[in-house]
Amino acid sequence: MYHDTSCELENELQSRHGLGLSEFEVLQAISGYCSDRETEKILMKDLEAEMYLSQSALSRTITRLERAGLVARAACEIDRRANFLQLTSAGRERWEEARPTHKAVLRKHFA
Amino acid sequence: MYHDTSCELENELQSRHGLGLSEFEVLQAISGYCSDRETEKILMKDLEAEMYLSQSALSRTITRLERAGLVARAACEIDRRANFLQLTSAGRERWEEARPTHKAVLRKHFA
DNA sequence: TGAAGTTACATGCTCGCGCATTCAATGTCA
DNA sequence: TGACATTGAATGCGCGAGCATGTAACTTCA
Repeated sequence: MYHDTSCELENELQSRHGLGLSEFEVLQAISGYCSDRETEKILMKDLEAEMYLSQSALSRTITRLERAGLVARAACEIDRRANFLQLTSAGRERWEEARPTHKAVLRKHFA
Repeated sequence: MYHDTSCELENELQSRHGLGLSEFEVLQAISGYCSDRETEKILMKDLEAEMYLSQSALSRTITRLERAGLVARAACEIDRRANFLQLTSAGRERWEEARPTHKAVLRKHFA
């Protein structure tokens, strides 16, 4: 059942919005984290803990999203090893476009 | 939740029995198919339909299992394109060893 | 303060997966 | 029977995932 679901999520998100599933999930996680205050968030330390993705996979997913202009890395001045992440406006927009697709597929498979 | 489960299945099966999850699933599927009569079964046509694995992935998984001596390919005389598959005795043994691990992980994650 | 440990990431490497293609064996139909 | 379509399976290719490692930037403690 999971295979069906995640496969269709992957396909629908990719064909309709140009996003892989884990890319969508990263957008969603960042968005959820930043929803109250318009701040950024430290990458691995927090996002990795929140997601089912290895540190390396996450790093590369962020690179892809950054290249696509959906997420921005920003240096952290307190700890210069760390990266702050935030959605760009395009990123938030793309995520909001894709949400209904994501939800619809889930709803369909759990009905 | 699925990520936790499948990840632990993968790790446990691999470390304790030297099997990947989809390898285990292939053994299980063949075994289930052959349980009543001691016959073989046609590869892609039937096994692929039964599993969540692409034809190419299945083909390569079988190759790995064959190399490990757990599954045997046998020519089909009626249709010489097709391959019959069957568990070797080592294959059946390995599967039966691994079953409790598989079941235990599932049970744990659904409790 | 400086040597040793730890942390936040990035990167090299390998692996399994799916897609598209290939190839031989079968089926179909005039 | 021969040309064309279809089917069963293998394989080339690229991608995303995890593991291990590399590398700066902290932290700790004598």
